[in-house]
Amino acid sequence: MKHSTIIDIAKKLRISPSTVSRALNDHPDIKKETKELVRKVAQELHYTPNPIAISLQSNRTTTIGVIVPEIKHDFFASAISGIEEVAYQSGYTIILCQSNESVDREVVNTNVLMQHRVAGIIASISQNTLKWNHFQDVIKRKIPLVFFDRVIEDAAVSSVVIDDYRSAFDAVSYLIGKGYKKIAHFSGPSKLGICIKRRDGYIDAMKQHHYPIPDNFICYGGLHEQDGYSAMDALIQQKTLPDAIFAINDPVAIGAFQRIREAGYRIPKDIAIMGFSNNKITNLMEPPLTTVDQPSFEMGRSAARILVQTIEEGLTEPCHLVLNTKLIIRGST
Amino acid sequence: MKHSTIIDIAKKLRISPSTVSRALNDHPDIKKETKELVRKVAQELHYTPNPIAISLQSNRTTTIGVIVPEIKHDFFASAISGIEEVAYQSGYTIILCQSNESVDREVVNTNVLMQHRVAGIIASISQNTLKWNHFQDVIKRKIPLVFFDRVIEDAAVSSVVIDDYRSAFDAVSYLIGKGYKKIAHFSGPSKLGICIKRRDGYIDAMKQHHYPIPDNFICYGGLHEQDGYSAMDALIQQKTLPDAIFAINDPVAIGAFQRIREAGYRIPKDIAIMGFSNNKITNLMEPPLTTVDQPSFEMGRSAARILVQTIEEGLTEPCHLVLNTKLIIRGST
DNA sequence: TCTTAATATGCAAACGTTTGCATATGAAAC
DNA sequence: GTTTCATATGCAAACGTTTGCATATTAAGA
Repeated sequence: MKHSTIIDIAKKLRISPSTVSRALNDHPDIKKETKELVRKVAQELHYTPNPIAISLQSNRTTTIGVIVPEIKHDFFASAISGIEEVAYQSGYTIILCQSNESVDREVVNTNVLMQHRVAGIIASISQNTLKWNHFQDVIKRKIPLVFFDRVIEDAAVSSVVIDDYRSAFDAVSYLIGKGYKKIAHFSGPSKLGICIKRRDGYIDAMKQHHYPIPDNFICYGGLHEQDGYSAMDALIQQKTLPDAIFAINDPVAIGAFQRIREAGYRIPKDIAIMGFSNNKITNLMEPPLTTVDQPSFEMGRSAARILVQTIEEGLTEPCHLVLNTKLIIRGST
Repeated sequence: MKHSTIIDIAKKLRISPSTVSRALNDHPDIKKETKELVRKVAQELHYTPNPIAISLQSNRTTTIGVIVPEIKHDFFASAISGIEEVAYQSGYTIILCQSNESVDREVVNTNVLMQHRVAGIIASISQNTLKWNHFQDVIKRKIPLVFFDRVIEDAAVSSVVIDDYRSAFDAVSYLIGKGYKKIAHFSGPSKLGICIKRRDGYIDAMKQHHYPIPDNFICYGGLHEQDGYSAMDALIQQKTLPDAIFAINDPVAIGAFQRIREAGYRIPKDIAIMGFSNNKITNLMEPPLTTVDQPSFEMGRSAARILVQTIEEGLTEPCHLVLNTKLIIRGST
């Protein structure tokens, strides 16, 4: 069962491949009857165009490259799902890569995608991405690029993000409004843009109310459960207990949550805790976790939409989209 | 910044493209010095081979197609991650599709993947896949295929699964050993293989102990939280309370869990509950959910390994891999 | 010195499309 | 009966590789 080609159709009809090609593409030069004939035979032979040949000839593909730090992460899984959704509807196909939070791998990924002549790339950078020559190569090659969530600020590239600063500011303000005063912040990698912004939001909210922030109340670390766990552990060791914790994301909040539990403190009575992202899981904890809802699926869809538009209509100006977050108040605060 | 080609190198060195091609592929006919020269210039020009041209010429790609029902689902996200891992290491690229549990979309997906001349396909079927002509097309085309988790039993195709029957049997036996007698089972779609097997494991474990299974103790439904919720709701309405529930998977267990809570029953005292898959979330519930650990990441890796092997070494016999599950006993039972 | 063989390279076709240009056909205009 | 134009089709090159075969060069054998 070989794939049949335009040439097979041509032979069968004793016409030339170019006529077949034009007929299938509904070229005005071709007579109606010929078109119908060609279409009929194409059906009979189960002809489907070979996208590879088309790509070679046209030097473009209908493939979108996607790079995320970690596929398993709830947020990214959901965003990818959104990307796939739009890609599917628009006739694109997605090639998925994960950087595993490694810049080196991210570099390989961008190269692979460029080699594959993807029509565009959607990316969320690794937490270790400080240099970004690899993305500059992408830009130089004029391959449409859209960042989402974790973006490179200095690059003139379309992006889909949330307002990390404001979301954090609002979240912390809510805590303050609830009466908490000694609020600690478990941040992530100190160089990662979203972490910097959320931290600044936290700081400014505290400052606005003239609440002091002791040195050890801002803890930098990773983005996983274990990081929250050990940050909390350190605070407990130091015996400087906050009355609330604002964590960079849900996993970190969950790690802290567990350590708090282990130490026998009550949530939220002794220590309140707040996450970020609204991972599915947070609603099922006991008490359920207060968090900030981040529209992951929608971010994926928007990023894909912007990319497709850039590819097809050649948008020249980068487009920046900021989606709304929503404070989800639950039992943990 | 155009990509440079083999011809650019040829021109620069005033030799023929074929020589360049052979030099880069380390063909024995080519003199050592020539090879070195070619490699040097290739470096200078940042040459990378165009995979599209290679594909067209060789009629094969280094792309693996992946079809899953839902990317967001914890289990699949993790499996995809495993697939990506192996693919990356083996120099393959993955095209990701989701069927959204729709057969029609699954058909489109397989067609798209075949058109793209993928080197092989890894799939987990949708819950509505009863006919499978689309996969037969794949087989006819001699495109290597590996199913994982949700497989088509009758197809002579490699697969990576767990022993659903035994896992369920053991799980229910454990419940029985704990003293539970009126155990209900929340199953999934009644035609889905994994559901049938888990159900049969449940039935046989009950039978072994001569425990009756009232009609309404096996509830068929979907695979999501809401399905568990409504199944539990129905039982509560009927006032025929089981003393334990064995759910087809974690989300269903979680749904039931919530309904139980809402009804004011205590877990596990009034009703015990057990899930399946060991989603990350289950460990954080209160009480944490007893479940069956399913090695999702490893299943992805194994599936990818088998596929790559089939592609590269042309395995002819389908290979069936059954990975071990592990009962994770926690507070909910 | 001439043949033979080994070594290194080039030529050209092939993969499946698209597309600019040439051309064949027929009809309308003069 | 030419010329002119529109219509419909075909030819061939191009996209970037790979590869069978031909060929040029050199070395070895007689």
